[in-house]
Amino acid sequence: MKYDFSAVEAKWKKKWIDEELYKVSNESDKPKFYVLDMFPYPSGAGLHVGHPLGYIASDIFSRYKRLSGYNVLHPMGFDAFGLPAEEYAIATGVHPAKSTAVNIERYKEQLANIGFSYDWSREVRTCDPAYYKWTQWIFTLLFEHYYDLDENKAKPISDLVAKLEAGGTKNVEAFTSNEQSYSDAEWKAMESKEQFEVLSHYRLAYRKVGFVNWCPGLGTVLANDQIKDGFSERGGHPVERKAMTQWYLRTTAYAERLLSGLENIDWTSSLKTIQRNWIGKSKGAQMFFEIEGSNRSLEIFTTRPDTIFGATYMVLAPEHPLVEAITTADQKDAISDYLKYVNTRTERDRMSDVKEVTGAFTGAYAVNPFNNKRIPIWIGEYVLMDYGTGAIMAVPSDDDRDHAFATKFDLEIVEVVDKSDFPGSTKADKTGVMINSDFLDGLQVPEAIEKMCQAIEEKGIGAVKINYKMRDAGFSRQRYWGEPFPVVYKDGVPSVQGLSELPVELPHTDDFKPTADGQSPLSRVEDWVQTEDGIRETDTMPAVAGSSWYFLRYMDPQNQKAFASKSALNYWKDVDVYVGGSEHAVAHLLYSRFWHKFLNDTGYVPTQEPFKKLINQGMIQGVIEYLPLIKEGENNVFVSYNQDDEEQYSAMIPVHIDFVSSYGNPDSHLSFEGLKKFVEWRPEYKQASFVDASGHRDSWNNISSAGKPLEMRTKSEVGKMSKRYYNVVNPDDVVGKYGADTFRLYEMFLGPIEQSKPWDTQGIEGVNKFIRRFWGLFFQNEKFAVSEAEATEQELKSLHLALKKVAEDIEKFSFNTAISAMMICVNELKKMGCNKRAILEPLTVMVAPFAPFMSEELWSLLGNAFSVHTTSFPHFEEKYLSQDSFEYPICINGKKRTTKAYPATMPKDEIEKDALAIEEVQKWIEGKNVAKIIVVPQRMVNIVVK
RNA sequence: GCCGGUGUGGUGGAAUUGGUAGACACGUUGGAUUCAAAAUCCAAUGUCAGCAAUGACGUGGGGGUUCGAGUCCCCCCACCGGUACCA
Repeated sequence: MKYDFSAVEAKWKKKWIDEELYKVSNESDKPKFYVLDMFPYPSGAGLHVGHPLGYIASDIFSRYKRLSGYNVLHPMGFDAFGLPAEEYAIATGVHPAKSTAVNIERYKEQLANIGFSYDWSREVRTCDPAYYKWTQWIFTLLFEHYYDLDENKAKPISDLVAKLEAGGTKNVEAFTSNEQSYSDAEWKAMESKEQFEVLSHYRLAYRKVGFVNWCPGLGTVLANDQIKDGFSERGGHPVERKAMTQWYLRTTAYAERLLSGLENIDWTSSLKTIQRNWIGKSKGAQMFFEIEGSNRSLEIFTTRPDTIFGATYMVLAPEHPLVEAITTADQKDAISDYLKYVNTRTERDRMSDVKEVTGAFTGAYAVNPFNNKRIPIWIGEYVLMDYGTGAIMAVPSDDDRDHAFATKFDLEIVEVVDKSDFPGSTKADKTGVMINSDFLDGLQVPEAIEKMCQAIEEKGIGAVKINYKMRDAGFSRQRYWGEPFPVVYKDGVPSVQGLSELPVELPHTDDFKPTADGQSPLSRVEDWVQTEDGIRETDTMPAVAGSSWYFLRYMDPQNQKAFASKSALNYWKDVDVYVGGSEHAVAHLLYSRFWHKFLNDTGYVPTQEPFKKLINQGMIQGVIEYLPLIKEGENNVFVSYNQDDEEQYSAMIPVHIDFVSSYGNPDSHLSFEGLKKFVEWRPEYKQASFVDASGHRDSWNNISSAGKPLEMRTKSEVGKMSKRYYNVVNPDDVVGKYGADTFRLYEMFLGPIEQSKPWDTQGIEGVNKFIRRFWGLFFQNEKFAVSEAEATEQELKSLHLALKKVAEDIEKFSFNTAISAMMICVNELKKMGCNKRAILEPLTVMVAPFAPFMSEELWSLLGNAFSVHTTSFPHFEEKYLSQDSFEYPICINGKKRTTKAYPATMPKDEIEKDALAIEEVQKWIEGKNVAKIIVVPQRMVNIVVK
């Protein structure tokens, strides 16, 4: 009997829902296990075949864990706030709430078709007021806390106020951007507004003016990772720098803990490296240089204090506050010209030509504290205001950028490190021997750094300091479709709203266009903005807000009194396995860790890290097919693709992959039929001419009326699967053609889960055949026929070999090899003609995580109670695997020449003796000395001859 | 530039972590079944030489360690990803 997948899938899909098969309880005697997928943004394009890759892997894993006796939490939800829905709204007038809801329904339908075991009763949507109530609440919590350096954790701001009242800033060891100190009396004498300003320097959520990535095209501020080469990732609009007052989260307070926490979690080393680089810890010296003829001093940060005797000039960032004060009269014009130039430069310009060296001399001099030499002070774009102190001592002999600058402006270069003992080392390497450096001469660089740091501290001109690249996270967006801030301003002073006033619901409006001055569209909703207590904040939170804690809400999604109950949090604790793409390596994964550590500090979550183990699935890419176009004045001429002619093409027009024959292959082309579809799809090309592969040229009118067979070659490229390339493959289509189980198996069989690869269906027949063969084991002459006879040793060995391998491989997330083991087993059983229950029943459970529909059907045909997914994964037993003999490869000098079977228990020396006697071996060792014989039990025999 | 990763048949990919390279699939070729096709089944399939037995070569390239290297070490090349004036 043929496996009728559509009937079987429809039947069980319904039954699973009716019986709430995948519903998970927070109360269980079983140990907990939490398997999480990165929740998707529900885009209008729907799911393509790339999205489910990770979901299938985590689903197999969850099902396996369930069968292995765990209470498994495996939820799904939607990251539903964000820019695309808002842009869509601006373009079409459809409200984001509406389009988002429609998209989510579509996603859920597509997901259901693939047979995932999500507990949908726990679904979360970040745009749901019942959800973002708690996003807002956590924000208020951040606002009400500061970071205490004595206890190394977040503490209530009221504690800080008490300390200030008791002893002023002397009393306070806190992470802060506050540079002033106050006595308790001074503190008490301040106006409340002034006090508020002071506290802002401590709060973990605070407002400050900052340069932000402003995108006029989208009317919003963008995060660094939403920008590519100076243009917005969405829409490709230019991005510039703009000063705005915004909300920030003081993530820098947690820099060290975010760094050290990486050591205790099971993530890939590449991902940890990305986060480490992002945090960017560097150790160095912070030191002060006196400025000649001024009572102000210049503060710099350097990781190479040892090279101070080679510091022949200083550079300030153009925005540095000292620039105006120290510029001399003669240099005023030069400096103001340069500043004008800098102001015309957008972020994009700065990024695109980093090779170009620019700068100007202030006319001022600093003094080297160790030899009292005068050091000219310059300003230059290459020094950034927001890293370190915005000022450097430049050592052209030992830094490439300084060297380029010195060369261009003809500044002095003094060699201070002799690298002759370290050939091939670069300027950046901390190697060499100090020269021309007074008391450091003759020291190796690392020793010199050490000694100089001491000297700096002894002299009282600076201190050893740790610097981080990481900045506080900008937390405001000037757009509509996001969480409103629970903030009201009175006389310009913000205060947060209490839990009883939450959620602050996003008001309805149909006018979500950006405003000209950059304010959020919410500012137009006047009766919402005005409240009895003051004016509301009209910015909204960024998408990372809702995604920073969603995994906690799954634990207790309906709770109205807390984001999750204590008992739920203590039971589920953290995510055991998190599966998702590496595109979230920084933003989402870093902010989640930050929120989690904060919630741990404040006693709301029991763990330090949210995600114990992380699996990065690769991307399934698309194949993009292009047809070359040559413009002849107004006329369009399409030509058959030829790599050698590439330079002559005016444009490459993406062609819908459905029209292309053998797409993704070197011989991809449009046949006459394909070309017909192409022209019907893009009627503007009806007037075009076509030159086919043989060089024959004709107009479309002639070609179509003659119905001539022709071949237009297309260019295949691997790239994103995207609407814009007309190469999106919908999982529904694949599921419709082959069934969900085949689709699941196929995506897993494609290769290692973490690898990226283009989608192609070449191999899908193979796994489909496996499904049909598996099914076929249970049938004879079109009838379900399973024997109750006892299994043979051979059959048991085959089964248990597979059980062992499949269990091991699932634990390793190596699903392609698990499937191969299942295939081998089924092929063997088929050969043996095995249809015994004793074998097929455990086999059915084994494939259940991979092929949930077919296994459920077979399970019920076997006469078992619902459901196969609630039974136990069969244990393999070693006793069935034992071998009484092993086929040894016999090698001469490491090359296999023959093989021979020996009993597994045969001692080494007997094998040696016997192996030498083999005729085939004799042939090779004849006339030579046998120097050595190596026998590795159950592995191989190697005979060394000379 | 720096950091991370990858490189194995015509293709996707295996390889017990130093021990029979190419499992499992796809594709291709030949055969069986069929009126025919689909489906199914059987066989062959790394390259070169040879009718064959067989032999040589073979995991991006070059060197090394080892009885033995896809796996470890050194140098180089190519591709992919991240990041970038970070002092």
